[in-house]
Amino acid sequence: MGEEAGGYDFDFGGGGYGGYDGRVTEWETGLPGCDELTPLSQPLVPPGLAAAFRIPPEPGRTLLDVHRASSATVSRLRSTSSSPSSGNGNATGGGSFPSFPGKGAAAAGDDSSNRDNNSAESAGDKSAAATKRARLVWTPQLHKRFVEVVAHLGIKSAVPKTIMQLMNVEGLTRENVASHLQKYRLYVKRMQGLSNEGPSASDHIFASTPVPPSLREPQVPHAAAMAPAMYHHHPAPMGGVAAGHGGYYQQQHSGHAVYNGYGGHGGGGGVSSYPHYHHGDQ
DNA sequence: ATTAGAATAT
DNA sequence: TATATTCTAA
Repeated sequence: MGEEAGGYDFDFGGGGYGGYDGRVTEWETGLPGCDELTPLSQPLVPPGLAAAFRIPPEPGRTLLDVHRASSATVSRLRSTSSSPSSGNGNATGGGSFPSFPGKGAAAAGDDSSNRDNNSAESAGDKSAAATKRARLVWTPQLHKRFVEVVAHLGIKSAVPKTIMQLMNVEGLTRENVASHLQKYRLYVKRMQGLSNEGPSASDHIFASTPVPPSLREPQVPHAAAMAPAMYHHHPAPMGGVAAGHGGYYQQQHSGHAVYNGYGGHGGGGGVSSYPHYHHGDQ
């Protein structure tokens, strides 16, 4: 099923990058297409109907909420059924959540990551005693995910915490994202100056994923398009996808509907990616 | 109290 | 250079 439908589709399989890793097409036959699926962020009972039956309206769920919920589920699963010694099935498909030190070489297609985690730390250990984390390495896969999220958030709301949550990569911290974001913004700015193509060689990682059009400029609205604003205003509180980017409330017909990382992608489930870390010193 | 963002440190 | 950490202001 074509996930990369429009321009930027969240390819949140996380694993889909390489192409087909362990994808069993038989499992997919007869399943609805991605664009026929209703996003999780959308209430099952339409608001009108809900009102008619006095059903308390479901609180608006943003993509963010959905992701939070799924993370919660995953971590609950992890703590409940954690069978540490036996190693977690770190399947090729990537749908695995090896606990922390899961260094099991991540396999092919999925983006893999490893962290060096010095002291053995079980998943539930909250007494993190200032153990220094290994340096995160921004792989192209990780960066791609980052860019997708930033693009979908729009410049306004693309702030570290939100980005981090949406990326939903285990072990990724807000600081990691903040630092990367700082550099990325610089990169984007530097490149608009040189409107001509030409990611310089130094920009390894940033050049690995093209900067989405929505981020390329402050997206200054056309004066012409803006002028008649006094006539109608859009009552749409959050409905539509604003010009360049914007709402993550997805309209079914408008492009991407599948946001959750679960779908039947061969790749990893929503949470299956781990950042790469770099063995450090100290 | 939190956290975004710039500045600075490694 | 890439990422982390610190600092200041929202």
